[in-house]
Amino acid sequence: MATGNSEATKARILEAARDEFSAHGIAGARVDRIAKAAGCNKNLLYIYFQSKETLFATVLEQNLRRVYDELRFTPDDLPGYAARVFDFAMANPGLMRLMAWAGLEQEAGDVALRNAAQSAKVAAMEAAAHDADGPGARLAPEFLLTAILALATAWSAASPFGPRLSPGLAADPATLRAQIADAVAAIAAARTGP
Amino acid sequence: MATGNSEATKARILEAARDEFSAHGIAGARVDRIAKAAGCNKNLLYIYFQSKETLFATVLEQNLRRVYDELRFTPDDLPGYAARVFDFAMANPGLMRLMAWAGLEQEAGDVALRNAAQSAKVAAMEAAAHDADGPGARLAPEFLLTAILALATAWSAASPFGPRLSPGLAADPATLRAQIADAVAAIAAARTGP
DNA sequence: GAGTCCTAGCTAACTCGTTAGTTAGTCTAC
DNA sequence: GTAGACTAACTAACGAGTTAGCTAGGACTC
Repeated sequence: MATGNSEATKARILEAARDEFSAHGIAGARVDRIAKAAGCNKNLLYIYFQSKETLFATVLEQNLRRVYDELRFTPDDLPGYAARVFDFAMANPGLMRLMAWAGLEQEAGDVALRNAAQSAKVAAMEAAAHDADGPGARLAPEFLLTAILALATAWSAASPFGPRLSPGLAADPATLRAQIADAVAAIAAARTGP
Repeated sequence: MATGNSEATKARILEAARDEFSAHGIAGARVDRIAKAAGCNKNLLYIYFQSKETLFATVLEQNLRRVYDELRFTPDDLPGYAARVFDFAMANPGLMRLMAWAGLEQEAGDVALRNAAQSAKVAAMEAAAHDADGPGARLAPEFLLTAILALATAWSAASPFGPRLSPGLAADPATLRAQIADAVAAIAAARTGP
């Protein structure tokens, strides 16, 4: 056999690292705690991953990939997309925190991957919205996309607004999702200009 | 004279601490760096503020107070309010990061202050929106308020979306502010239900 | 089929720079 | 000569990263 059970150990480390980084960020995370939670020796972290930093980068990339895999973008159903993003964000609070930490603690990160995904979505939205334009243009796709993401994640664990300010709303995800979808529909139909 | 120039030193420490915490968070901040930036001895930090944690809490409270002081809430002009929040967020990237760090690193923080502000705004919105309701109710004020904040700050330095994904938009604040105002107007006018 | 070597997977214990927090004392003005 | 503002130097612990070595089992030799 090629690998023995080292792959299982790696997986356990990545899982423990995800939890630790999600809870404490890069600077606050403790390598010893990760090793203990993974039930293995600290040195293995340095054998399998080179440093705390690269371990974080690995965890982040692995989890970002999950986002892109699980969230299909539907340019012709933006409210539905927002609802799915909302569900995903509520179902994965740890992942949302991880992304927030990365945004604060890392300079740039893997801009390439994210920019490609962004451009693809913008292009798809432009293609889907070539129907008639009345007086005043629609809001720009690039703007609309960010607005959708901001709205859909405003009640996630990583947001300073939603869950902290109105815990009552966050406790009722179904109506919250409906309200987000309604709001996105309103923005998508909105026209700018006089 | 009562105080000598210790007040000036305290102010320099708070300023240096704001910058350090804003850049690195609580766990990543270094007390020695703060002292050096403030041009004073490290021990003074512990004399004037008790610990790193309470220094952070002091910095946060002082700056949150600025937010509440400088941002007048206008329930009858929500797009205008959103535009002002946007301007404030763009003008104070360090403060936005500070709030983001606080949300991630602290358990609860000063819930009382924020909850009071939130309730006051919700009540003001309800009072301002007692005109006729057509078929389908308006979106709940509590929801609308969080949505506005999420939209208005989506391009701030602390957001994982706006500035990182579409730096082009962030470079043109005037149209961005207009788009945010339009979007908020659309949501505020939106009705929910069938 | 016993002895020896080798490798993958793993661990205990260590190093050493860093860091929050402290102590003891200096200096200046009144 | 005392009190307020401040400093240099210290301490104790922590924490990332390292070293040296253990153990099980396969394989190869005779």
